[in-house]
Amino acid sequence: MLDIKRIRENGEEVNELLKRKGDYDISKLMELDENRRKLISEVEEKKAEQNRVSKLIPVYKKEKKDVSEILAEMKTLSEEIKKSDDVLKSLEAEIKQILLELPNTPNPDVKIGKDDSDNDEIKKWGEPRQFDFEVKAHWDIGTDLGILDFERAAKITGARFSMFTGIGAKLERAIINFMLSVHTDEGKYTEVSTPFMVNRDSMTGTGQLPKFEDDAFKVIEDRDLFLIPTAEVPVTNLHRDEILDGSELPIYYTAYSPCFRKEAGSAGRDTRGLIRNHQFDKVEIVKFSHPDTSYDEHEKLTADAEKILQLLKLPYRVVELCTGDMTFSSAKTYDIEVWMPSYGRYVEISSCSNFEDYQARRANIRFRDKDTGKVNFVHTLNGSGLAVGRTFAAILENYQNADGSVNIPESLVHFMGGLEVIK
RNA sequence: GGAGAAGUACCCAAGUGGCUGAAGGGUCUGCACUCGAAAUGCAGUAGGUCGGCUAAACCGGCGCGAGGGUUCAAAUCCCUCCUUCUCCGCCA
Repeated sequence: MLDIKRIRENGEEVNELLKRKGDYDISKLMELDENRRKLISEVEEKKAEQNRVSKLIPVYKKEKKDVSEILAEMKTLSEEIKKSDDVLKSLEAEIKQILLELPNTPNPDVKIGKDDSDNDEIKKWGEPRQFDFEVKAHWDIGTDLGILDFERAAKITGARFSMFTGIGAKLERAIINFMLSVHTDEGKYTEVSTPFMVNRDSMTGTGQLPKFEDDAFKVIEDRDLFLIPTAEVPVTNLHRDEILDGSELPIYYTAYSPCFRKEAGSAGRDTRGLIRNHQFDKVEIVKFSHPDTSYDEHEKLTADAEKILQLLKLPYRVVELCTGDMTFSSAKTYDIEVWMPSYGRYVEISSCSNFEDYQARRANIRFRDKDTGKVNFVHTLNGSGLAVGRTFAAILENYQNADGSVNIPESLVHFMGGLEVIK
């Protein structure tokens, strides 16, 4: 959520920044805000009067004075207050609604662009391997090895679901354990295991609601709960409505979770394999940072995600997203893309964002500054560290052999109980 | 699922309609006493948020789990919801 004061004072600037993300307009908002403040002054004056007189009434009563006239006046005043309060409330609801549907402003330094074709590659790591045989796609490799079973997943549930069997299931678990253990090494990130269903407030806190309700699986029946689209939601909301001790910042969390997404609007894209499913596993890394250091933290967080790929020796590149390709809540985003031989290109495997105070305002996550004693919003950041299904796919494809077998990356062998090849 | 009980500030806790921004403890901080500490005494320890163009000061509104309602006036009465606890049932 954007700061209404910032909009009030720097409307032009905010408007211009929002235009970089899409077609947004704040003129209506500014008008409503103006009306709101006018009304507040009026109502509060009346309330002050009411409070003043209310203190006198018991005194007069004790003095046996006749208060019936005052009571009648107060009744009128009370009715006026109630009426104005109702108007104020609906005005504030309207303002809130608009604010919730406005995206974050991009960091002014982020490149202005329309879509992913305008993104800049800022880093490349590793060399895509040259194959002297025809590469297979991961869904063929996995199916042939008997470690992936898409047909049965479709039978059990439906399209865009996957199933890992035997060594495949073990490899998935090994990937998760490997990632968590790297992130929690030396207590760097604190591991949390959260609920996988969250309430409406949590989904609103991180920015999925109200605008993107169609993308989320809702748990129907009598409960207003949603299956999490990412662990970002429960983990960021961990500190919702809290005032953190400034000396504890930055706070680092990592969490494994399954993720559930409707993938509305992506019909026909990535229909095969592990790339785009309704349910996938992910290890997420989340930070709560002091505003002054959030951009340093962003670089470090991205590096932490990259480290996983480096340890797995998977070639990747880092892309800085342009304003038009960034998500709703983000101020700046790096995507990490892993080399996927069957695609012949890099495929997103992690998205690392600095949300500045946008989510913190929505979720009301604050800290007390140890120097000034003042309360202020934290900055929140998160990134995939990494998407497990896509990592699984990347391993199969990059580590495949001519005979259809797959080598286990060195750093995973330990987590596979010493297994070096899947065949 | 059934039956009860409770939610007041950092913690414990008093408070059934009006000078209650909320008794009393504890905690912590400062000061005094002390060579120092303990003990003791004194003082402070709601914060947050919204508005008054901005900031400090100041003024005002809101605030006793959340949201409604009754009333001139609500922590206090009524309703709905949430959470926690106890007992029963069920269950990994």
